[in-house]
Amino acid sequence: MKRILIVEDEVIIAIDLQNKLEKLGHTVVGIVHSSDKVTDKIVSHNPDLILLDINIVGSRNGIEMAHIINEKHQIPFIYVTSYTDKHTLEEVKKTSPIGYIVKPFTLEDIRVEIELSLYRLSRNSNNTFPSIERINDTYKISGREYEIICDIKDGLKVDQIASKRFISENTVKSHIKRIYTRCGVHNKLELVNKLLVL
Amino acid sequence: MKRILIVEDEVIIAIDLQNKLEKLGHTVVGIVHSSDKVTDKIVSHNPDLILLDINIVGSRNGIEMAHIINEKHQIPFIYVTSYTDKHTLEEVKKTSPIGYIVKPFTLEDIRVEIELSLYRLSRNSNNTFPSIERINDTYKISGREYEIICDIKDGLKVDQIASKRFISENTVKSHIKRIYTRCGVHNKLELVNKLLVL
DNA sequence: GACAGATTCACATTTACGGGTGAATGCAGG
DNA sequence: CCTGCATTCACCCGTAAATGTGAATCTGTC
Repeated sequence: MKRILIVEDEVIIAIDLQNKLEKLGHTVVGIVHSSDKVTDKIVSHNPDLILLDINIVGSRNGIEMAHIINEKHQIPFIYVTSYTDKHTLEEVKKTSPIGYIVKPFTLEDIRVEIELSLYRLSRNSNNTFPSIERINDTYKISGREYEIICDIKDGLKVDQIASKRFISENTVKSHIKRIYTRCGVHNKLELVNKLLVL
Repeated sequence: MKRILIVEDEVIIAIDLQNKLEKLGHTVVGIVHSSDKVTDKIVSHNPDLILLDINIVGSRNGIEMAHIINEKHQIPFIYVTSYTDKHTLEEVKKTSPIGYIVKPFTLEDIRVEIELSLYRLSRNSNNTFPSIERINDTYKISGREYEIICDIKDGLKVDQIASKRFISENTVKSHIKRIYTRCGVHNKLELVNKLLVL
């Protein structure tokens, strides 16, 4: 599960959050009550995720903290906050939070928002070519075929794949043919394109 | 604002949703009570967004409907549903919803989830391949050349690009050769790979 | 042990691509 | 007006890729 830092100045809510997170199997690595101590805690405890209230005491509000987190630490965060006016919501968008939980929240709210937000993050982080499992949700691909697919994605030519994998060029061609048939494509680029959006 | 289709079989919740959505300035283009009528409504009313309950009556549940929406219509959807067990949540992930609202929900829950989800969508969908401006930070690329690059990225072959752009295949080849020289690559896959990380 | 699927390899044909060379047109800016 | 650049087109060549057909191992499962 995840190591989570809570940034929340209302003690009751912070404790409630902590209880719920621990019930879900996460570890709360710290609770910060003021924006001034967020950076220290991030550096010393290196959390995987930050739950961030917008209206916190200290020299900066949550949105300003969010900008700092993005610039200096690149740790994903989810806002946990109450009513947000139109203007604030626009500011919120600019900070690219991975999620947003509206107070009051239930255990279920927390659970779903954290799971889905982190999942979205893992999918959207660029350059991630789908795993063999994800490809297998759509197409039936064997382990060896997946290796060949990765080589193709990396721009290797047939002869290069053959010598890298210590097999004949003809074998590589056979694999590629089967892969094309299964995925319904006719060349390398089509293949990579089709798999990239999985 | 948005044209929204509600897929929900509990009438009270559907009406409540409709009220809240309209209060937020959206248009509810239809309420569907059974999964069997979803496709029809999508085709006839062409919504911008679908709010989808997982436990709907009809021959398919919400998750199966989600897969169909992804395959046939590509309309973004947000689940609006109650407690979800671990297994269902995994299935939910595979359908790539843009958002998820846990019942019971408030006006604020709806407002924030719709706004942020649609914002995330607009961020993540378009910005995968670099713009011409971005490429020009590194390589010198003309407008026509960028068009060709996009066609190549989409997996089009030389003859397909030629007929799409109403120019000779030889001309396309000329463009491609110049592009390769400028970007220092030797085939389409290398090109796309090199530009993708810009 | 039969069977399905994965992996391996060969050979042949056709198509597409990458690279080289050359050239005409048209447009904008000094 | 001249120059640079973008855009257009042609032809040729060699290689790589895509497609077709066929087949031999080796695995794990029923």
